[in-house]
Amino acid sequence: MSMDHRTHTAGGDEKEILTIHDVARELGVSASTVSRAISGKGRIGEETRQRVLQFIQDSSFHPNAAARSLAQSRTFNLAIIMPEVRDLVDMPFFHTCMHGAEEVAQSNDYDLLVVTTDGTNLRPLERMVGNRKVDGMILTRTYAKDVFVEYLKQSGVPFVTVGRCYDPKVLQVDHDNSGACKELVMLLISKGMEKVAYLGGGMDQMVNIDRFDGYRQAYAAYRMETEKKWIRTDLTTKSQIAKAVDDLLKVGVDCMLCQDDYICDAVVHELADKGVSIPKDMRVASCHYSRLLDNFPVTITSLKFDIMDIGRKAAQVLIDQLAGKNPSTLTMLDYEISLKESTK
Amino acid sequence: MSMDHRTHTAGGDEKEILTIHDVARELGVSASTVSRAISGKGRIGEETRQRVLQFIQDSSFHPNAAARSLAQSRTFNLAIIMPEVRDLVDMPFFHTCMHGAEEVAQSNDYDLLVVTTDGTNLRPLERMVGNRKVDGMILTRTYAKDVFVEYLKQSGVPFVTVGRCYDPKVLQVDHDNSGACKELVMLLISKGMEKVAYLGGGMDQMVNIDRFDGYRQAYAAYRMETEKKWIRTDLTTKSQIAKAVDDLLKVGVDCMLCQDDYICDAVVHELADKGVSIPKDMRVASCHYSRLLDNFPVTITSLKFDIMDIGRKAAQVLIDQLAGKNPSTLTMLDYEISLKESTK
DNA sequence: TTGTACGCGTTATCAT
DNA sequence: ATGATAACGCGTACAA
Repeated sequence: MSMDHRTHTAGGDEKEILTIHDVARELGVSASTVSRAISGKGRIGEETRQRVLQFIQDSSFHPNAAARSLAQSRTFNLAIIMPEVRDLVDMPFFHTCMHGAEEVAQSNDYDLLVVTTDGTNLRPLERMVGNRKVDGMILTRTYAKDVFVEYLKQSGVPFVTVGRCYDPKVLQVDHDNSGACKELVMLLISKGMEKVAYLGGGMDQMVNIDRFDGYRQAYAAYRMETEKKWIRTDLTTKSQIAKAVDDLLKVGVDCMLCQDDYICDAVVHELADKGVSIPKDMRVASCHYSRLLDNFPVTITSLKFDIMDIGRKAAQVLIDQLAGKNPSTLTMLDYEISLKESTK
Repeated sequence: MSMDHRTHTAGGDEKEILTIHDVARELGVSASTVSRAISGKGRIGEETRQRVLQFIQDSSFHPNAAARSLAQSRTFNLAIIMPEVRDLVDMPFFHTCMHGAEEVAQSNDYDLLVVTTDGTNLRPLERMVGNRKVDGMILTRTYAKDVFVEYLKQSGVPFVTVGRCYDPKVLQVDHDNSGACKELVMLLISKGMEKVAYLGGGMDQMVNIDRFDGYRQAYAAYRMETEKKWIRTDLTTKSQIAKAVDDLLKVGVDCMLCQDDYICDAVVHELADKGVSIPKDMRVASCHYSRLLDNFPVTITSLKFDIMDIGRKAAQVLIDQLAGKNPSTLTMLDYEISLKESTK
């Protein structure tokens, strides 16, 4: 063997770094043969193919990702775009989603890059796209008016959104938030809770728009009317939620439907503070289950979505797209209604 | 302009992709001049330098990461190795850490790859290292006997551990877990809680070893003895913890010190189930704060660590290392003792 | 100060 | 079926 092999930086007994040329020379074949054996592309004799593969197995050869990337104009990297961590509360969703995506990425020989952004700053994305560091992107949250979607569309990078998106051409993976909420509310109504209050916030996000839509659809299905005073879609802070709960108690409703686990958490705490017993004095349900809801003395009725799975599906759809298959543009995932004490 | 520019895959009005040659031709200079202007390396006239930079600003030119990577043998990628998500409970630590790392990475023009592994499988790492997809790695959890550390050492890839490590040559960033626990326990003892029970598990992890060590040191500092029956370091499941709590109630201790928020959560619930009032009938403290602890009727005394910061520091140390600066091999971060009702 | 020419390690195209 | 050779786009000695 030649002695001019580069070794890795730090001290240690690391193995030398081989190239396909090294392998080729060692085997008395040409570099292109080695390349073919590895990629499986192009004609190659079964015998030599096995010989090369065997040698590679035993040796410390790994193809150089950068070189491969340069030659093929592919990076084998995907990026996942995460919202900035305002509060730890809604981290679970995005992180679970991320792990799902990573799992599928790995098993398809892709690596996953994380990018965090607030809702407005495009810089990090522009850099990635510009430098061509990734083959495709996963957007984990969508807005009614979404600058990221707009940017990604015009940039030409393949991408998929977790969450619905108005443009039917965009690859989308989502739970049936609207359908799930509709079914939940219809169930509540059918159990005698005719006045279901809706506590929400952030109606700029698609997921919230869908959930609220489901709520209204449920009433429409029963040919019943919702009342304005039951509906609060402007809640962001804990104190706002607390105040809304107080207001609704005076208004007199049968059940408080919370847009997500965060709101539900605040609602349950406020009710406890007021000495209002669940479900005796007030019913409660959440449009999104998380572990937060397990910490109450009373179990909470909620919608359950398989979050890991949505991450997996998103990555899979994207990878299919990159592979030239034409995945269906909208992948709708199932939900589960978990009926508990809080709506007894 | 020539017409043979490649454009991105999908349909859209994306800008054409330029190379330094395009830029060079456009400006009537050579490619190397452009390269120099960008990198800042090598002599170049201030005037032409500005001219090139200006043009690049206005144009849609971005250097091709793969080509740069191939030429320089650098990827400008870091990887962060996350434990597999067994349960959502200890996700917050690693994810917050990840965001901290990502923040620093971004601001240094690095991108961050995520890799999830169970404690044993080296494959994903081997692929990354082999393919040279990253310049360095962040290991977010350390074990007393750590196969990952061993592998990374012998592989020669620069890396930093979040959590302590026995090898003094390894770059490490950690909170002073031992010191923090020691101070906390000394405080508890000084407040009259002479019999502090220790509830822990997973003594294979460094962080837990350190915490337990702090506990013992506190007693040593007071020249007092701990009793075997106060100490439970074999707890993993909820039911084991519940049983340990029951046992300890019979033994009669003054305070239950929980190794982490997960254990603390289980302990508080078990005490509530048993009708044991905190702090009247039993005191409780946790060696690690998380939002979990906010969900109890009683506020919990705990140690607080700035987790985002440990992620930032880890990335910074690694980047410094890659830049050839010699960062101190052990970076110790501060802690905070949060005294609450549970140890009144 | 600037340009030329070659190398980085792989894939793809053409011969053989 | 296999081998030589030219890209891929950037960095960098070396020459001018």
